Parts: sequence; C-alpha cells; structure tokens
Amino acid sequence: MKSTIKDVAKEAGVSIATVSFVINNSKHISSETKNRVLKAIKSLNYHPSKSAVNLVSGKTGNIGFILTDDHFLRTEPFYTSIFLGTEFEARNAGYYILLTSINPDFNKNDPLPRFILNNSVDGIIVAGKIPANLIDRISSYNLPTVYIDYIPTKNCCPLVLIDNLQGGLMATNHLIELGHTNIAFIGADIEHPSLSDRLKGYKQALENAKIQIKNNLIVTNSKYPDRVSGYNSIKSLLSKNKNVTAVFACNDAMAIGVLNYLNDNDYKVPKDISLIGFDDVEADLMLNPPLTTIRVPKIEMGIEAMKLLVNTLKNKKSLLNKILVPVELIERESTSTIRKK
Amino acid sequence: MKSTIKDVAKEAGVSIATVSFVINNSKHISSETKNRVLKAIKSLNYHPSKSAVNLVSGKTGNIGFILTDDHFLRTEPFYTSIFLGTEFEARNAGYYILLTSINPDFNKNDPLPRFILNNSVDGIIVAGKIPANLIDRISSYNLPTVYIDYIPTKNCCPLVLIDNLQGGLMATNHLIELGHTNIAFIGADIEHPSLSDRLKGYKQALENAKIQIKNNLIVTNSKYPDRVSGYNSIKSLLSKNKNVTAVFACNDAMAIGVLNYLNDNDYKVPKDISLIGFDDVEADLMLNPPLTTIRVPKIEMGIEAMKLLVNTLKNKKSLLNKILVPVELIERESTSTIRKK
DNA sequence: ATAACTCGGTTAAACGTTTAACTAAAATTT
DNA sequence: AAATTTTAGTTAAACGTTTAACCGAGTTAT
Repeated sequence: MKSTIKDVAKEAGVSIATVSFVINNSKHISSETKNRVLKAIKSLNYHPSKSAVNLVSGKTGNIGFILTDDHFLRTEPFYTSIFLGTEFEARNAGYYILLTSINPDFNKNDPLPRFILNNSVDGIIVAGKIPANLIDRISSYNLPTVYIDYIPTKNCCPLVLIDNLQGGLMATNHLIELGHTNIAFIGADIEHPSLSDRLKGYKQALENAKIQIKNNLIVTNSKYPDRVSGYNSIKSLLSKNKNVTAVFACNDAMAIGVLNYLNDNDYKVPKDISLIGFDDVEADLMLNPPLTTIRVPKIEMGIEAMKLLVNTLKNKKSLLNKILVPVELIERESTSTIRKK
Repeated sequence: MKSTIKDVAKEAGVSIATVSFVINNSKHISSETKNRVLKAIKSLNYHPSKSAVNLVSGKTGNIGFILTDDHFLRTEPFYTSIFLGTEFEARNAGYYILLTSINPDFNKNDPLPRFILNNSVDGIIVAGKIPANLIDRISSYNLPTVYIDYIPTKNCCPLVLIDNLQGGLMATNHLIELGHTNIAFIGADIEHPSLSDRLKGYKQALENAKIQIKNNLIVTNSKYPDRVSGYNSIKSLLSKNKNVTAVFACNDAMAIGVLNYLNDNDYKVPKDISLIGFDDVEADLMLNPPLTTIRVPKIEMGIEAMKLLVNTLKNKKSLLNKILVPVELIERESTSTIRKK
C-alpha cells in the first residue's frame, strides 16, 4: 500500500504540515523533529504524490518536447541525440519529458500537441524548424519555450543555436587550404536560418580568399536537406559543371547522397572530388570513404536547452538568452589536396 | 486564464457534477443539458486538469519506457523505432510516455528509474534485454509490465516478441536456395533469447536441407551484436575458413561490420560472399551493396506492446499474453546465387 | 389514489498535497 | 517584570476533479 503524508505524520507524531515543511525545507523545523520525520519517511518508503503536488502548485513537472515527424524519423540521429541531451538534464532537474512529433505541414486547424491543450507541461522545447502557424499557436499559450537549432520569425524566446556561420567558414576554408577553388555548395530549404548561415559562411570564406563566388556552383533548390536531394543536386550540378573539385554539403544527409552519386558514377572521393559535410552523424564513420565533416555537439545542445528552460521556469522572468554552441572540423578521408591536372 | 470545471458549470447553468458526467459519459444526462455543457466547454476552451483527475482516480496517466543506454544510443534506430510505435499508440489511448535509459550493468544498489520510485507511472514497457536484478526490483512494484523483444527469466508478463526462429529459417533458407552450403553464422551474446533463436533457425534450416552443421562456421563469442564485433568475427572466421560463400549475420549492425571487413579486404559482395542481416534498419539501404535482410516491424511492435499494456490497465486482470510478430525477407543486392568455381 | 420506479439532476466528501494564518512557549528587549 | 520578538509547530482552506448519496418530479403499476 502506498503511504501518504498522513501516514508519515502519524508515524512521526507530528502534523502533516510539519512533514511538508521537512520535505520542502520550507520552514525551520528543529533537527530533532526533522530527524523523526525523515526516519518515518524512510521506514514507510514514502514518496509524495505527484498529482497532489501538481494540483496544489499549479505546475506539472513536465516539459514538452516538439519536433516534426520527418525530423524524428530521419535516418541520421541528429534530433534524437538532442532529445537524449534534454532527457539527461531533465533527470538532474527532476522534470519528465513528454515527447511528441508533429506534421511538418501543420494545418491551421490541426490540434496542438495534447500536452499543451491539457496543460500537462510547464514549458516547451522545440527542436528544429517547425511551421510558423504552429509557433503562433503555441506562443499564444505563454509557456516558457526554448528553441533549438531554429530561430522563430517573431524572436521571443531563449535559443540554443549552432554556430553555423563559423562552421560554414571552417568547412570552406578547409577545402581552400587543400588548394580547391572550384568549390560547390549543395544546400536546400534556403529559408532555414541554419542552412542559409552555412551558405553565408561558404560565401564569406570564398570572399576572404579572393575566390569569385559563382552562382552556378550553388544548388539550393531542394525542399528538404536529405539524401535523395543531395543525390539529385550533385547530379544536376555535375551535368553542367565538369570542373568541380570539391563539394561542401550543407549537412551530412545531403553529403551521403552526394557520395552515393559520386560512387555510383565512378568519381573517386577524394581523388577526383573532395567532399565535406556538416553535423557529424554516426553514419559518417561507416561511409566509404569516411566523411570529413563539421561536428555539432548534439547532446550538449540538448543539455544546454534544458538548463536554459529550467532556469526560466525557476526565475519566472524569461531572460532573453541565446547560446551559440561551437562546432569543430573533423578531418576524415573524404577530403584531400587537389589533384594536379 | 485556464478555465476549470466550475467555470463550465456556471456558464452552462448546471452543477459541476453534471459537467463531469457529460465529460465522462458516466451518467445519463438529457441531450439538451448535454449540449449546453458541451457548448460551454468549447466556448471556454476547457480541458480537465490532469493533476486533479489523477489525484482522485489514483492513476497517473503515464507509462514508463525502459531500455538500456547502449540500446538507446546505438546507431541503428531499432529500439528508437519501437519507442516511436509506443508513442503513437499512447497518443490514441491518452497516455503519456516517460522514457528513461538505464545502465546495462545495473548495480544491486543503483536507484530504480525515478518514475517508478515516485509512483509516476501506471505501467511499464521494457524494450530489449535488461539486467536480471533490475527485473526483480521492478517486478516487486507490481506494476503491469510488457516486455518487448526479451523474455525475462521469471516469465510473468505479456510479451511482444519477434518471430526469430522463423526469421532465422527464412534467412538461411534464402541462402540455401541460392545454392550455398558453406554458410557462416555471425552472432553474439548467445544468452539473449532473440539471438539464440535466430541461431536455432539457422541450424534447423541446415538440418532440413541435410546440410551438415559445422561449429567452425558459427561465431558467437562477442558480447554485443554491434558493428565492431561483426568486423572482428568475420575476420577471425575467414582467417580459418577460406571456403565460406555466404554469411548470415544475427543482426544488421553485425552485418554492416561484416560488410565493411569484406569491402576492405577485396571480397566482392555478393559475387564472392553473399550476406544477409536481420532487423532491416534504415542504414541497410545506403550500404554498398544494399543489404538483404529480414525485416522486423519495429513500429508495429511498439504499437502492439502499448495496446497490450493499456488493455491490461483497463481490465486490471493481467492476461498472460504473448504476441509473436511476423518477419519478412527483404531481398536486396547483398545476396546472389553461388558463383561457379 | 397511492406506492414504487425512473429520470435528470444536485450536494458534498474525498483524493494528497501546500501554505497562509494562527498559537503557545521560549527567548530577548526594555 | 512586563512587553516584544522569535521559534517550532498546528489548523484549516485551497487546488480541480470524481462519485456515492440524495432528491424532487414524472411515470407506471397496483
């Protein structure tokens, strides 16, 4: 039988209020009494009822985690790793996470995640790009929210972002340092801040190196940055440009698609074409050749986001915060110095 | 401002009890009154407080999901997909899932998942193998539990299992039908019921085909069925057996390791050696060549497990149930007829 | 005509906490 | 020594539901 605060009070010979004060350290109680209560709690294996605490406090102890179906289902465990990070930190902070995925084509009349409708969360973490109309609807609930890897149009909330610009610079500089000048950029969904920042970094690196930016080396017309788009983008690019010696793909998924096309069509990587990706997902290591990429600290991003949210929840005042997590060049075998013609 | 049942009652001009009856369909209310209440609920955008409902009902509305760290972190999204299935069904049934990962070397004195200690769940889903002492500790809490892809030693609970024996038969038969007779089995962790059943299927298929079972073609001494183990296992096998023409790996992770070794060492797949895996994880499609494998319906397993648990929760009586989910041969390009010597 | 049901509701207790308001005793100040 | 403050605790209301017990008005059976 589950024991309640009443049982503890009776066992310790005090009122239930005293037990509550001891549990929450919310009022000074003599150490003698405190010990009696603590002993009773232990002997009865008492744990406060969450429901009761939640009811009276008006809190839920839950954090909602939202991401789109396609992000959750994608092969590369990118957002999954971020989720894991939030879960680790939630454990420290005593929160539970309620995870839900939503349709990327969220309709005006689609129902919101049920944990929002049912007031089952104290705050929300949004990972990756989600539809603008969903953001509007969510923000009307005035729940503290942290965005990971996306900047909502109406800038309102704490953000945890990748240093995409820096990453774009690093990737492109790496190729430039290897002697490449005909460097293609394979991107997608140019409205996504993360992806367009990577492109910005690419352009900036070229400018810095006094290499002319050629628009016909930049492909960004795919809707989603996935493997298939990568495959098709490099295909159409190479059909028009034979002299490309290096490719910077805006993420590893597209890079894998690019690599597949190159492997299928007798381009040797990196001998004929160097290839660099972005994200550093697990699959990169198993590719042939292993992919050079820009590492994004995914688990750490989740941890930081949860810390930020818990902080906001505790202080009540939403400190407009923005964390830019650093990235790192991971040199593997898909890039090399330009071959002499 | 959040509206409560009181607001609805006032708006509809009835007592709060009537509102409750309408919400839960628990007593006959005239359709006229019912409509008034429904209208009030809608106009106030009322949603019952979970905490209050939970408090009075003694339930939590939550399901705990347990799996080991290494299962959650592994590259192949196997258990992740199972989780997704449970989440889908939880949405239908109105439950929230609290996910936690635990250390595979769970110590006698390690704390149980906090959702168990804090009475935050009504039931538990365990995915994959977990330590025996953890099972003991969990079962002492008498929470309805469903096991997915693992048979606990003390058989107590509903189970959702893969038809591993049948899968082992199918995989091996496929290779036999292609003309192979020197078929290796690459496995691991032979105490894991799923893996040992796959081996059983392998042996049975050979027997049925009157092919002699050779123990030196069976490698099962790795602790975990992962890529590295696959790589090392095939390496040591081929160093002693040059005449192997086909390999059945106990799962896709090991198969990928095997494939990497074969690719690295100038064995052509499937020309020199045919290779079949088990699980059908996303990565298989991107391999070179794409992996023939036995598909396991992962999402569906999650759905079935959640249905089973919800059923147990509703009926209270734990119907000792066991669901064996069927598997399917997915022929891709890593297997072919034996080459003529 | 009256007793016995049925129908459509209402009242109030209960769930397990937190916390504001109170109190009695002890300690401190004047 | 009286007045005041501090300490260590208690009492009771409140949170938002569910549901057993109750009730008055029709309806039906006798």
